[in-house]
Amino acid sequence: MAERIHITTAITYSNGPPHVGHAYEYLVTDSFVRYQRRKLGAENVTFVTGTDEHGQKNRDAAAAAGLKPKEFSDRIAALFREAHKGLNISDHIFVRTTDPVHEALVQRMLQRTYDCGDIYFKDYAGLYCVGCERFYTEKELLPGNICPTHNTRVESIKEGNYFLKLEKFRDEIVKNVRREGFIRPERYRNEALQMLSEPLDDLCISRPKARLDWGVELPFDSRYVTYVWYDAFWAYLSELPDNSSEALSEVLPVTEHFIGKDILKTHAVYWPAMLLAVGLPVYRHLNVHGFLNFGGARFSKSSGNIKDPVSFERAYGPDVLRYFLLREVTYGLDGDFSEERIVERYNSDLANDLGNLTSRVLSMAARYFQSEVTAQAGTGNDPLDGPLCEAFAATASKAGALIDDLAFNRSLEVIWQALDAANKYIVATAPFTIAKDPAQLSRVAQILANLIEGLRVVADTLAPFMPVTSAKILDLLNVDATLARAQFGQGIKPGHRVKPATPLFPRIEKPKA
RNA sequence: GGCGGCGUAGCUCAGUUGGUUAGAGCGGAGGUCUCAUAAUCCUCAGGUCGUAGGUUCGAUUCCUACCGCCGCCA
Repeated sequence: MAERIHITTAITYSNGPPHVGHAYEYLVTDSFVRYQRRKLGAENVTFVTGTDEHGQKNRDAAAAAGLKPKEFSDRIAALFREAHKGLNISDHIFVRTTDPVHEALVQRMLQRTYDCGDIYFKDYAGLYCVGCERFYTEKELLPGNICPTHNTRVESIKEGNYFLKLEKFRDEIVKNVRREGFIRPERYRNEALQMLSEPLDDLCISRPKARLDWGVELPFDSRYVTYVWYDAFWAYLSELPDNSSEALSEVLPVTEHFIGKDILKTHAVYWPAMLLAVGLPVYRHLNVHGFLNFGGARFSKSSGNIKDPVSFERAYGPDVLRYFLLREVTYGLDGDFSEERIVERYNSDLANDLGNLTSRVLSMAARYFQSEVTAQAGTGNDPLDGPLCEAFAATASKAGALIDDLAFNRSLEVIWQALDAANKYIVATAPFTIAKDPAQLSRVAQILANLIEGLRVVADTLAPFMPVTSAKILDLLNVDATLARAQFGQGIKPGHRVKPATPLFPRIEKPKA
């Protein structure tokens, strides 16, 4: 049976348009998805992303916009769909928590948990912050019962609510968190374990409709809707082609969640508890990324440094933002984002290394051989040929293993080492010099065959990171999808014709405003 | 306040299960080639590896304290 994998981004709880921070998560995850599709076959990979549309904040944002909640979330969802398209996010299931299929699964799981006796009712009196949608204890608040996050006065509320038992699942949750590689990178595992070293308060999973009616109704008490978090987690699974419990039992052990570090606790503690409560297995990996800063400062609306990520695609061309974020940011750590750095990366890596290498190789092929490949790659006996061919031959597997380990930046580094080797090889073999001697043309042919075949392998390996660029280079090489995937030396054969060079990444002279 | 992480060349970061001259990329300086997008290629950074102690034959790498930044929790 073929190995399969299920991959998700966090679903977005957003009352505004997507920004670069969202884009980072989408682009990282999508590159991982694209890699897995190539490795396992597209039919063995499912990819879910979407929007989290219930809850008080969404309802309030809708009210502020003068819209009904559903109309408002339709608009937000459309914005995100548009952003996915603009960012070239590959095929995915776009979940909305207001979709009937999703709501049905949430209700099924609530009912099952209730039937198992893991949800109970109790009266609760406490201080509630509307913005946070949660209760606070007095010592958590600032003097005067002010919410530390929103700087507003919390409300004193007394109401009955439903709770999910958590302590019952503690041992099982801890066992999971301890599991090697469950949380990646490892730094976040320690944080999660620390969270688990303290008593777990049972999770309140309901909101009375009297206070908030924008949510999924509890199947066992129509006076309540479920809390947004309980609702949202199931979005990872609800719109899969088959969301039966049997199917979910198969999917969860191969499920990879990609999230930001801010929602570590909910995913490391609550979500596993929810799954265990309904007798489902815990998912396989929690992949946690850091935040993007802007010139050293946090992205924030007030500082006005929020950028529309799609505008970068338009300004710099496809794949550039994606390349930059994956190459420059170490997965799991915070990264710094600035246009100055993008331009630096663009010029040095994309224009000078990748783009220029493609140009010079194709130009020589055109000039000396009318773009025909006339030798078999990998068969040269010059001492310079061996190392180059070995470098190209090893690139794909090395780069791939690093993607499996979420080391996207190092994976790209490996690919660029191959480009580097190619540029050095050209200088060392100097085909442009020996081409002046007709007697040495066959050697020139050999050199170019090696380079063209190497370029093919690099372009193919680059596909998850730079899908558009990869396709462009493969097109210049006149290679179809099947030929593109061949191992080094098995691809382009003598007699093959490539196309004339066109600049892939024209240099940018000045940073754009 | 508790716990954890980080602090390495101008910038972004690797790295060291303790051991000869601490690495890469970018930026900057000089040089080279001419196939190429004034690109490539070669050479050049003398950085107290946050500070102060300790362990050790020997610490950037282990321990302690402290300083700074950050995260989580309270």
